[in-house]
Amino acid sequence: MARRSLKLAGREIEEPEDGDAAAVELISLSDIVGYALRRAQMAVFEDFGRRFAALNLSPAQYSTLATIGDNPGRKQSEISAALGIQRPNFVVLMDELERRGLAERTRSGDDRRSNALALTASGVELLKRARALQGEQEAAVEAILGGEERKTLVAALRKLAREI
Amino acid sequence: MARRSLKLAGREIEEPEDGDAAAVELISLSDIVGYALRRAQMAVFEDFGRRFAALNLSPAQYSTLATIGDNPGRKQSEISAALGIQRPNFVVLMDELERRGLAERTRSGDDRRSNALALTASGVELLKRARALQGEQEAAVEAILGGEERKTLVAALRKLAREI
DNA sequence: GGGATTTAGTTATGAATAATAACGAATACC
DNA sequence: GGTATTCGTTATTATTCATAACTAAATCCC
Repeated sequence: MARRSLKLAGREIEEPEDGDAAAVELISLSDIVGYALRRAQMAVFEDFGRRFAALNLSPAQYSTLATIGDNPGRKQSEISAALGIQRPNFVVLMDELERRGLAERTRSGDDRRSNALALTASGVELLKRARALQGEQEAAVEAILGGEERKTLVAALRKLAREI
Repeated sequence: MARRSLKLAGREIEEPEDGDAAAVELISLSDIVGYALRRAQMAVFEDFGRRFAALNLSPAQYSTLATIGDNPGRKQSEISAALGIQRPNFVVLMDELERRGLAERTRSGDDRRSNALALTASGVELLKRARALQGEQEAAVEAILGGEERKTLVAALRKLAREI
């Protein structure tokens, strides 16, 4: 049977048949780095959400705990800047970590404007468990891409973030 | 001079010296795909924002115009599903594109619940200019990574988004 | 044929994330 | 010593994303 034609926006176009129904094509987007980045990030963060549901940690909270763990005693503004989080938003993030007893702010001795950040004992312990979960996600990625290409991917992403 | 020690969260740690000030280390995050993805996506979207400022198009608006252009006459829900955008959110996105005269909804003949989407003439024209800008961003990425690795990156991202 | 179910688009609303302005306290500058 | 700057904070707004519920139309199915 003939395709039905449809007048849209002043132009005649072919109306898609039923057989096409499942196949909306993203041809213009399929080769675009920005779009592929967004879809991949959404998928990986959803996976993160499932894995970390038991620990009740968001990606931002995990990255904060890990960075404080790597750099104990650093100023709040140094940690937030390293993570690319705006200072006002980092305040509420720290409020929550402190409320949960995972991290602490201490008024710094040599500059009493600033807070030195550190993990509490239970923060250290939670971070350990979180690192294990994170390792599982990394292993899952490696199972999909292979170890070599996973490394290549991370390197490319870092270069892109740095240089664009 | 000796390092000053600082008592934080019940443990003695070395207080970072001034020389360390610029060097908060993200060692725990530096090899994590999810974190690298996020930073790269932020950077690429910021670059997108600068390039598309004159056209006043967000990434979501651009991807919508491009997908309607590739699939004229398709149902609103088909386009939104293909883009991974929730239906309620897609409604306001389309409201704005329609308000600006770039796209149109037409009540479909064979199913009068659904909207068939199409670009207007000025939508087609704007999309053409947008594609040119997008091409420039892609060229910028290629200048950083090289053509081969850009292709590899997109392929890895798509695979990851699909399989994780 | 007609009532129950499902689907498409919409509205309203809420949660989460991110960006900006402005303030007090402490420090640095000169 | 007075001005300017920095750190953390509050308040506020914008943006993005997710959920529930409604209407109109189509489908199911007996």
